[in-house]
Amino acid sequence: MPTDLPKTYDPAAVEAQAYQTWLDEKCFAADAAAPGEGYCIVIPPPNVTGALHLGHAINATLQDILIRMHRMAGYNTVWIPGIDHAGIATQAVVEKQLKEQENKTRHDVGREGKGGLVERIWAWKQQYGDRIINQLKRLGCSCDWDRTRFTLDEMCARAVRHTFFKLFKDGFIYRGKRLVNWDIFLQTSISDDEIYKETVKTSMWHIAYPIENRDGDGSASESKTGTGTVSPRPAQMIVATTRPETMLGDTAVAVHSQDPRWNWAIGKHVRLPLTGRLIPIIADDILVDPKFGTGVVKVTPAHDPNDYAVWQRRQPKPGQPAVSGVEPIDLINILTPDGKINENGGPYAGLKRDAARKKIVEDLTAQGLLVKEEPHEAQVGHSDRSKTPIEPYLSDQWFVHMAPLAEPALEVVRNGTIKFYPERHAQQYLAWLGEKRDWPISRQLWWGHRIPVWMFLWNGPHADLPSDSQQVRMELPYLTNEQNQTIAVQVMRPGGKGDIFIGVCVLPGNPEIESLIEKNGGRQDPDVLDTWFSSALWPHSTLGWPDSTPDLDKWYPTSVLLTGRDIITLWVARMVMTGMYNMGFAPSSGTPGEGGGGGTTEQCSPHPNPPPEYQGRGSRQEVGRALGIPFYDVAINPTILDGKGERMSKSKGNGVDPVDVIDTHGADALRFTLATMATETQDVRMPVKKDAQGRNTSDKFDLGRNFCTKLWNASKFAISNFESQIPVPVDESNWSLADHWIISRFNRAVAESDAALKVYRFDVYAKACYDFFWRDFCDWYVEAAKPAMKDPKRAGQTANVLATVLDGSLRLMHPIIPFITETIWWRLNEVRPERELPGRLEGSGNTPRLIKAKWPTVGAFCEDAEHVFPKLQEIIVAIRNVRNDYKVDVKKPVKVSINAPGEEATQKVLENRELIEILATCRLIAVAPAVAPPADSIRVSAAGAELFIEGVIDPEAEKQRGGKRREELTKLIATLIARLNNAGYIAKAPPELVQQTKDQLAAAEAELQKLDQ
RNA sequence: GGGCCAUUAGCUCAGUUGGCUAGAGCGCAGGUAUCACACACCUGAGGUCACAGGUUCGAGCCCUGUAUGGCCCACCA
Repeated sequence: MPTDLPKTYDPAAVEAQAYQTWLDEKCFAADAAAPGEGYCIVIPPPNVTGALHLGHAINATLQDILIRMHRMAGYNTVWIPGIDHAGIATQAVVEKQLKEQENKTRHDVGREGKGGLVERIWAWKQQYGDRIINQLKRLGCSCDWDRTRFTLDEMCARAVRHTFFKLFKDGFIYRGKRLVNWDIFLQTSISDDEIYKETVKTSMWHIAYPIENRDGDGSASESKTGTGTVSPRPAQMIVATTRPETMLGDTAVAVHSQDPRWNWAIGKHVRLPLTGRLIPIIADDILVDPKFGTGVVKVTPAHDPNDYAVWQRRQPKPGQPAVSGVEPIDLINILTPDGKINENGGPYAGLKRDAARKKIVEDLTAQGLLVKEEPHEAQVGHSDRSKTPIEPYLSDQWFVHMAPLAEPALEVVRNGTIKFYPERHAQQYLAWLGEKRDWPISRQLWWGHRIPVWMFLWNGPHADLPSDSQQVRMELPYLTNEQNQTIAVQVMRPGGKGDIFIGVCVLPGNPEIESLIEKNGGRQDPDVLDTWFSSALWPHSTLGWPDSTPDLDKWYPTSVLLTGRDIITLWVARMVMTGMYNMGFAPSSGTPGEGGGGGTTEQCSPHPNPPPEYQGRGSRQEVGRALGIPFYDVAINPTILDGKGERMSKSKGNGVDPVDVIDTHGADALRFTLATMATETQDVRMPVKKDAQGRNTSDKFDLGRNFCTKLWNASKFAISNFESQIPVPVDESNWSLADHWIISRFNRAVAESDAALKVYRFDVYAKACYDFFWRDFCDWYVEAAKPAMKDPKRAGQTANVLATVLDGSLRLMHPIIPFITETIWWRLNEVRPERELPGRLEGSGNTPRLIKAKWPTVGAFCEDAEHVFPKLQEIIVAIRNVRNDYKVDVKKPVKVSINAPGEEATQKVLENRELIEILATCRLIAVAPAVAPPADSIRVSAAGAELFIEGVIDPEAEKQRGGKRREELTKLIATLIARLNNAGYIAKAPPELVQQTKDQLAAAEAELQKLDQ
């Protein structure tokens, strides 16, 4: 393999070669048995819906930085990649494609089998899954690809079924009728998080509901106001609605109990127009705001979340008689799953909801019951998947009971066992989880983990209903005792009324039991699980759970989770819950579900006996391990927005494919730039432009590209110096000031990077690399080294320092720009294998691959060099400054005399005379503690010294220059005097600060005085 | 309505427990084909730190309020 560096940096060539080498040599492969403390990250699995964009790229880049850094630092490191099957999202795109390309629905092609929808989605998965993996590879991700998981693969499926079984057996899963968000296009329920609001122009219809028996035997005979005047009782109640068709499902009208206009009517009835049903007038002080509108609200429990809550409030508590005044109300579903009015809608049955609305408004108008219609803008929830309006819909769904699972997950964040970076994001986690709302986990989809429960309709009399699981088992006499150990059973009464089912959950790996059950009339639930159910298990399922594997033992809990803030609740919180549930925490007092218990005693968890209290003694690691948390740290990466501040998305067309950026700028440039943007501020603005080839990219990445080019050129230069050079033993006593300085600066950069990475400040790390390498190393050290390398007496030591600092820089920067550093490393190894400065810059050496080299340690600082060198920089800049101001020809040296403050300073200047002369293009004529100003010279101050520069006379420029400086000094002196005149400052500020101010004042006054001479 | 965040140079952003004349990149102005690099080098201009109060010897930073923008949650029938 040729290692010499071509003149121009070509990212594409460099990247392809380096990545192939890492793959060929299995540099990413991890082994749990290898030595070193475990360090593990599981990737947030991208949705297989489509291709990755820059949001994924920043997330992956930051993970790779951590992975590579820890791998170099000697940890036994693994990064587990994978992809999410993304249930509803993926099914939706494939169904859409099916519709567009073949004009078919999923019902036309069927679920399973050849040409079925599931097969088609797998084909999609193959295509996009591969594309995603390739994108990650182009980014340079050092994932252990042999461990790539898919949330729907066998390994994940097994974990899903075990978890479901465990939850089912523990009574944490139940089936119930719930009002869900129904997507009538996809015919599935979707979660709240998959809904977006859209403003829709519609109307507010005011409808009259005639009151029955208005003056009849109600409890209140008259409606009285505070003044005792009698209001006439109206004959009808006016309700306002944006959805008149739902009145077909009204089962009450509600008023406020303290509303004098209406409280007399409580207990009476209204005659529902069109259908003629009699429905009660009820009091509900939660639903009704008496100050709003007419004070009357129609109640449609089956089609409105608030109304459903009313229905729930009026349900009798089990075992308790109904309370007077809060009698239960009816629940009438008026919709079919595809959004048409059902048989409960009488004459409107069969109409689509919009048609029904139109017809109902017409009929109401005809009957004179439509009081008014006014324009209205409503926020209507739409399905993020099908982009159609969602319908609140009553259906049978599976739920996870959250309270017992959420509590421990809250506690580990409260007590700091799990830490968020930045910390404030923990609040969102705590707030959401604190609500402990039950988690609806069933989806009426075909793409996903099928719910592993087989259902039997209970045909016997209710009185004979088995009261415990033992008796339920009697209903399955065909199962042996042994087989009985692999099932769990529940009696289910969804909605409290109607049919009763017996549900049997079977542990995975028992197909013979499944078929036995099916032969005996059991039917597997057709629904699949919410996609987050499988992602929730990601950290332990990918490591082999439910088996007790070496991987789990080595790498669980994982070290850190890096993700975007939008899924803190959906994903992070659920991983913590299921992780603790499966890996450590045993809920002691969960609320058992109906018919819970029984089943198997199989132990899923390799940590069977966690301490009962979370505030365990011991290290965070010990506690975390015992509790089974999935990770210790959660680092939130910023969201990437486009130039207008809008979120990137495919549908908006403002998304950027990282591969496009890699093609225009290079992967290292992309990574470096993204890292600099990973600040603690929430969002990153990324102006997007389209280049000539139609690629979406951004000038922002010039930053990273320029840096890489700089690194390439500087390395090429340094290495070219070693090609014909014979190394000499390191001899620190012959180092120059610049040598000491650059090594010390390097060590500072390492220390800064370590500290930054520990708290996930990738921007600080990137900046430390940038400032050190470009500003210190290239701008100053390399320039200082040039003359030294030409001097045979000094070349040897200079080469030692130059080579070793380059070596250290490559190691320091490898995690952020891996391709280019690796490539340069190979050449450096070849040309200059010996690189080590004992005590100053260690751990160097010619490890064949940089990816496996040692992460730099912080060597000794040189305070003296770090103090003196900047003063020389100041002097050089001051001279350059004058040269520029006076427009001196760039090649023409100027004569400079330096009046240095004291013998030591004089000495330092003389020692570094060459540095000053070359970098400032000048000749030092005289350097002493009291140099007389040469005639016709310009006087400037720098680093406490006075410089006299000859041969640049330009009276006009000089006048301007002096005037400007005088102004600055006068202003500064005024500030300093004011500060020193402040008695409080003298009394209370630290003495060294006061002294500093005095020194500063003296210096400024002295300079001003000389300027005036 | 509740909560979180932001507001610093023309633009995009840093600024750590309050303490030197508030920084970077891009852009801008002037200069430079110098043998690593014009994707570069040298120099410079540019800021009332959103606004109003307060605490303090001292505030970009802490407190209170206001304005503007963004996000999350709950949402009026």
